[in-house]
Amino acid sequence: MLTPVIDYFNSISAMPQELVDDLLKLTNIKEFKKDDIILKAGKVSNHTCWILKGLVRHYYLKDTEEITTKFLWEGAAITSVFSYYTRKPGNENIVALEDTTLAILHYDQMQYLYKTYPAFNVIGRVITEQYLYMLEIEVYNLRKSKAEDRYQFIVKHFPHLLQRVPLKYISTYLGMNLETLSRIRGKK
Amino acid sequence: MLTPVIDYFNSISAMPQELVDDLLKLTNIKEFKKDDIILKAGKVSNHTCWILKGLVRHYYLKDTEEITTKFLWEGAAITSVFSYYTRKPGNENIVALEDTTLAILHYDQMQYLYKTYPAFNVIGRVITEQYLYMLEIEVYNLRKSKAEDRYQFIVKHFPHLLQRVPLKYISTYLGMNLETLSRIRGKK
DNA sequence: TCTTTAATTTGATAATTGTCAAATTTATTG
DNA sequence: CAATAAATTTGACAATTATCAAATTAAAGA
Repeated sequence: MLTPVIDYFNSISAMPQELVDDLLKLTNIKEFKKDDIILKAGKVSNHTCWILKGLVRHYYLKDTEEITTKFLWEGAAITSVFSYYTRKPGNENIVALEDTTLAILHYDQMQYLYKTYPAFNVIGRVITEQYLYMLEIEVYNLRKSKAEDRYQFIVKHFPHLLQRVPLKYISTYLGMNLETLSRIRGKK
Repeated sequence: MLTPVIDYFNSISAMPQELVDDLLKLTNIKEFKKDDIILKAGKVSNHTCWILKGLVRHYYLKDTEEITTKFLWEGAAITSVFSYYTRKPGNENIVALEDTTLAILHYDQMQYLYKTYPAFNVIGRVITEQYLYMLEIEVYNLRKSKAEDRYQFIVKHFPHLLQRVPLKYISTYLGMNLETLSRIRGKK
C-alpha cells in the first residue's frame, strides 16, 4: 500500500532498510469518506499524511466565507504547514473532496525518524524544498491581476481539477467569486 | 562578521566545530552598492546568501512591468528558490535596494556540507520549513480581495518597509498599482 | 543652493470584478 | 423515476481598482 511513497523517498535518497521498516511500522493507513474532516481549524496539526488515493481541500474561514488555499491529490503530502512546524493551533481546515486513503505519520514519530536516520533529513529537506517552490509558483499566479489569467493557470497546469472539483471551491482558490469564474469559462 | 548567522544555525541544531570551520572557510563576504544586481533573470541561481546588512528586492518582469515578489533584509537568506533547487534558469531578478553586505555560499559547497555533516541537513530542513510557512502567510495576504486589507498587512507586520522602500515597489508586491496604494494611504 | 530627477499625489474616466437575485442545469437520494 | 438538493449560469447594477495625464513634493547631484 505504501510502496509508491517508499519508492518516492528512495528516489530522493536511498533509505537504509531499518528506516524503511520503521516507516512501515509507524505509518497508519486510514480511509476517509467524501466530506470527512481530516483537520479542524483551531487544533494543532500533529500528522503528516500522504495521499494514496483521493483528493483533499485546504481552506480557512474569512468571516463566513470559505477561502480555499490548496488542492492536493494522489502522491502529495498533506499537513497544515504553519501549525505543524510551529506546534501552535492553525486556522486551516482540511477536508476530503472524494473518498480518500491516507498514510499517516505522527509528528513525534517523524521527529524520531529525523533523529535516528540522518538520511531521512535529506528526504525531509528535499520534499520541503519542493513544496516551497511549488508554493512560489502558486504565489506567482495569484499576483496576476486579471482573473482570466489566473484561471488559465489552472487550465494549463491542473486541468483535471476542473473535472474533480466544484467551481465554487476553485473560485476562492483563484481569488475571484463564483460568478466571475463562470463568466470567464462561458465566454468564447 | 558571520557570527550572527553561525549563532542562528547553532540555535537550530548545535554544529560540530569542523562544520563551523568549514562554513567560515567556504563563505565569502561581498558588498553591494544600492541598485547593484545580485542575480539576473535567465541565469541559474548558484548561491545562497545571508544578509548581514542591507535590504534586497526580488522581482520579475511581466511585459514591461516589474512585479516585486519579495523584500528581504538583515538576517534573511536569499536565493532564487525555483532556480536554485531545480538547477534551471529562473525569471527572478534580485537587486540591492540599499548598500548591502552578503555572506555567500556556493551551491556545490552547500551540497558538500549537506553530504559531510548530517547536522547541516537538519538546519537546512528547518530553515526551509520556516521559509515555507512565511510564504504561506504572504499567500494568505495576497488572497485578500481588498487592496486596503493587503496594505494593512504591511502596516502591521513590516512597517519598517514603508520607511525603507519606495511605494512603487510595495504596490506591485501587494498586487495593486501605485496610484491605488497612494490613495489608500491618503484617506483618513 | 540650484537644478534635475525621482517619488508621490490627485483627477477624470474606463475596465474589471463583486454583489444580489433568480433561472437553469446537473447530480443525488428515497 | 420523481423529488430534492447542489452546481452552474445569467442579468442588472454597484463597488473597486486600473489607466492615463498632470501636478506637486521630496530627494540627490553638481
